[in-house]
Amino acid sequence: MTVTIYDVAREAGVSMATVSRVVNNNPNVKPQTRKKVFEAIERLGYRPNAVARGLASKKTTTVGVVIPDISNSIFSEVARGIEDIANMYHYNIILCNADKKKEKEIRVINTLLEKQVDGLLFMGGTVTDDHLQAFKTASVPIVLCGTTDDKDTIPSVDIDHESAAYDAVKLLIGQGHTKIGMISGTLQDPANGYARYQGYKKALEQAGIPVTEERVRVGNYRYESGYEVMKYFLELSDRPTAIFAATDEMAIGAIHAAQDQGLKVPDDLSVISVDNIRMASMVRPQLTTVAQPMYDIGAVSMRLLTKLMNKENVEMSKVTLPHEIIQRKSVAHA
Amino acid sequence: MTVTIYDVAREAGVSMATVSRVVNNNPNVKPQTRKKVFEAIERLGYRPNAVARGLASKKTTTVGVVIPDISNSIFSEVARGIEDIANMYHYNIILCNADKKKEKEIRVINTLLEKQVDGLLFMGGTVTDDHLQAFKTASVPIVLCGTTDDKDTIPSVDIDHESAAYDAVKLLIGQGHTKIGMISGTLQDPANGYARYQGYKKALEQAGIPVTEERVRVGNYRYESGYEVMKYFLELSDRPTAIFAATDEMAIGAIHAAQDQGLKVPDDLSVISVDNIRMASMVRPQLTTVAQPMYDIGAVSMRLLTKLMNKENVEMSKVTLPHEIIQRKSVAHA
DNA sequence: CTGTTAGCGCATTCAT
DNA sequence: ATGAATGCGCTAACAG
Repeated sequence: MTVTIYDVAREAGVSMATVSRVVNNNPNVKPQTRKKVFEAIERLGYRPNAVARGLASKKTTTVGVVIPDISNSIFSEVARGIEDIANMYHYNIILCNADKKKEKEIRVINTLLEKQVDGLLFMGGTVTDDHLQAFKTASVPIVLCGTTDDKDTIPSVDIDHESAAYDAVKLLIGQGHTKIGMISGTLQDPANGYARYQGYKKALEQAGIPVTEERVRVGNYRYESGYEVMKYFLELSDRPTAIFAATDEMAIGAIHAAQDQGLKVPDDLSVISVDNIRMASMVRPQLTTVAQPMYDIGAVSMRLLTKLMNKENVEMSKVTLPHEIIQRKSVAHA
Repeated sequence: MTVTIYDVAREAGVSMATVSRVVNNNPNVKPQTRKKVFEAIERLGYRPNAVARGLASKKTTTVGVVIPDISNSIFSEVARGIEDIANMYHYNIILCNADKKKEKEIRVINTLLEKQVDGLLFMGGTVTDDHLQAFKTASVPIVLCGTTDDKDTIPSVDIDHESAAYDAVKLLIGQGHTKIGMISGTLQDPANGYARYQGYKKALEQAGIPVTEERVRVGNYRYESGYEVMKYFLELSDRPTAIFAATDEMAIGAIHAAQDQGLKVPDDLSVISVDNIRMASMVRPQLTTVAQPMYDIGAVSMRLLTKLMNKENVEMSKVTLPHEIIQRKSVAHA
């Protein structure tokens, strides 16, 4: 039925070892023999069985990546970076969606490990002790992608979320705003949530502006929640003149909520956020935001993983990529 | 180093066959023995090796999916549907990006087959003879997802693109528009390109409206090209009062081009398209569009694939999912 | 219900 | 430069 290395060997009149050699590009094969083998392969339509090869060599040339939400444009941008580099180093990707559920994250980590991936890329939210526990049982390298663990025990690549948020709010303050509302992510999320809130807080405190409870509201990162939270802000007696949103999506939601109430952005309300998803430049007014190098986060983390898998020793196992303010049209003077 | 089924067998005082049975949930094991084995597994931290299992059983419980562009929101929506159902049937996904390059598509199909996937989902643009050729060498089922081959020889799930386009243009005509421009995709692309153009043409012809060359322009599906093409339309002496765009992204680009020239949408210009990506309801005015059930396309095709892999016989191997007009705010009377 | 025995298709020593 | 032999970790008859 299926044609194996044995069949090829017989067809070419050589041993299976020789066939294995030519398939694996081993130089110790006479060119003529190599030719014979290739012809036999062609004739028989032989296709190497990567599973058998994986069992024998203990390498699968595939890496697992766990992704919190494949339909979120941030992650799919990052995934592109991962894919490109993986492809460059001839790795394939087993992509597992984890629905942002911790339990499912742990589960897929384990099935990925069962599949004998050569390495693991983890793009999750929080890295808990349970995660660390699961990682510890792995005999292959792991790198965190767009997140970090508190203790910095696992290699990772990410931006400095607090600093990014700080820069965003700082820009608002520089424009004379003092009544600055924040649409935050959940504070349980260390990266996009808590860290970005910390950056907001730090910028205000440093400018001597009090951080008040009524000016901070938690959303769920999505457009709709940005819209809802903005409606709340609009009803405040002393409403903010500027908004810092933890994500672009929420910022866009906020802009539309304001516009739907007849406000002009940025004239009546300034809005800034963090991410720079593609949509940020596809809305009117175009969104001013702090760009996160999503493609690079994916690419760099995959590159780091290839080094680790290759047992090269890496100097920096925790890399922080730079962010950058993209000034567009959603921020104006107070 | 690695603990195998053998070690567990020894530790539990049973044979490896028994261990295999409990791991595979074979009912023919005395509860007590089962318990002993589980304890041994726990104690040793045994983790089954899916590669070895794959070699022995000739099943890998993974399916390959080739995707033209992972960063395109349409495909990532579809991927979500695929993932959900795959997960439900305990399959993992090897996701391969093909950069919309035919050559690379063929290449990844082959490596996926080498990896012994149990089935293949192909989300590509055109299905050429070379594709068919590659598919033919596969001994596992394949289904096309969001595309079709001309000869209907491969199982597929998709919408009727021509009909969707027809309905969109029909709506414009129903609103009294006669000067209707089209921002098309490349006519080489049978689904999103040619078929949608055919629908446009058919609707116009049926209404007795001539199809003119200057009212049809080709874009590349993206926002920017919609923007550019719209600028062209705006400069026409007898400019269209309505636009049918082959994709939402191009439609949004068109809307912004019009707005940037001071036109009001939909008062001065109506715009409709096909897709219904998330962004369609996140722009102002919200986009009227023909919804393509992206999640379902993914889910149904994966479900179909599971049936095929399971050798159930399926009645309809070519399924056409319904589309639906979503009336929002970008279309008005002529 | 449990154990024995063969492979699955290939990489990899070790000889030659 | 090539071949013979061994085993990777597991499933799947088959036997008992």
